[in-house]
Amino acid sequence: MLQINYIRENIADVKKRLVKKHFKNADQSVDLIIQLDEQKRSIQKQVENILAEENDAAKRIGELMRAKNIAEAESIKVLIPALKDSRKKLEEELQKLEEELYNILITLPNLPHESVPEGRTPEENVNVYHHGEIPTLYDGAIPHWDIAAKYDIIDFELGNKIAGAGFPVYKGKGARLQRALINFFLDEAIKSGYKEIMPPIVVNEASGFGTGQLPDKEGQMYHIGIDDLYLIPTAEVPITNLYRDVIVKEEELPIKNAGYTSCFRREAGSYGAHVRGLNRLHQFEKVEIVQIAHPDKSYQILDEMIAHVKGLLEKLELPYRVLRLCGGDMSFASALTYDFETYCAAQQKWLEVSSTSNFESFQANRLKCRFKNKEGKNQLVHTLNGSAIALPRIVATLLENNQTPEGIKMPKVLHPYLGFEMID
RNA sequence: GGAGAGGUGCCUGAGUGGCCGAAAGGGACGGUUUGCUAAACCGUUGUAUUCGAAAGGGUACCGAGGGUUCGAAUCCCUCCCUCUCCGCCA
Repeated sequence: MLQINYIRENIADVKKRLVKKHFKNADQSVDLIIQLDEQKRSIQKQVENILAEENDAAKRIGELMRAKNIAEAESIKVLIPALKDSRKKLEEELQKLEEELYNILITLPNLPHESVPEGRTPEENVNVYHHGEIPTLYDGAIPHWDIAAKYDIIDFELGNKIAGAGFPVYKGKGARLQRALINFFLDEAIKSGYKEIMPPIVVNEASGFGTGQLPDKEGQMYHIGIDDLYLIPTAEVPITNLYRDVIVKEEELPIKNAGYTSCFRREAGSYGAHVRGLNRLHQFEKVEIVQIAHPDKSYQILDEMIAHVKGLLEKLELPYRVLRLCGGDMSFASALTYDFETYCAAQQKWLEVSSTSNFESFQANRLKCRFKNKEGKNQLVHTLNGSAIALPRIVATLLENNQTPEGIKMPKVLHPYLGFEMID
């Protein structure tokens, strides 16, 4: 959520940046916010003045009662109903204004960083880095869903039977590969200074709100109605919410946490070839890195997180590229996002395996996560997170790119984790 | 699932109608003392919002929301949450 103070003082800038993010009606929304905010503050002032009078009267009555001066106390008492009456009316109006203001305010997305490219669609994302060669496969190379069946390592049919589409069953070396990747990613995160967190994989509504999934993406999360809990779509939600309503010490920043969790996404509206095999699932495994940062340092930290993810992909020997997302393709809460895509050689497609973002103070404002700055004032922190990394598309790429007539070769770095070198 | 207890500031914990934004202790921070450490002593120590150049002032907040009252942390109602015991279970 954007801070009203910032909007008030930077009207033109806010409008311009909302337009860059392709937010509809940026002009009207901001104008309305400013107008509602002015009305609200004016009425609030009136209400508070009346309250001050009432408080003062009550105090005097108390003093008079103690002095047994009943008559004078009573004479003040009769003045109060009129004050109360006019206050009640103003308060109703105030409440309406506050609600209206809030309802518009939470629909505003975060403002894009100045380095965010103009653009509306994924095609307009800017390729900022690439690494590795696109492999040439032998004749008879097949997509990963066929490989999965051939070696009996991932069973989509069985998943259908016991849960539904998008919930695959990993078997044998397929399951061991999952475990190996999780451990590898966690160990690498720890080496980079992250503290490992194992959070709950369900969260309450307040947490969903804190990181921006609610109310915006209500339909994208699985909801457990009987207990009113949500299955997490990413570990970002519980791990960032650890700091909800917390005032951290400035010298503790940056706070670096990482965690592995299963992630659950309803993916309502997805269908067709995009969802074939591991390309898009309802449940998948992911290691997430999360940082709580000083506002002055957050972009430097974003770069550090980018470097961490690059390192992972390079150790896995995967060809990848890094995209800076354009204004129209960024998520609601993000100020700057880099997507990582690996090249999946049999499908001949780039697949997103990580998304790493700086949310600046957008989430922090919802979370009320602050630190006491040098002037002794509480100031919102910046929050950042990145996938490091989500497993399914990494597995898809490994299977497709490393296939040989003899079997699937595993990258060296995973050998100690796997206990084998080849899926055959 | 059954029964009970409770939600107060960074923590413990007092507070049953006005003098309570809130005792006391602890912690933290600053100072005095000290060769250093410790101890002792003194002081400071909530958030939000608004007015103000500042000093300072107003308003709200004792789980949430309503109500009674001139006045509510305190009384009443509703909801939420936590804890303990019993049962069941990993």
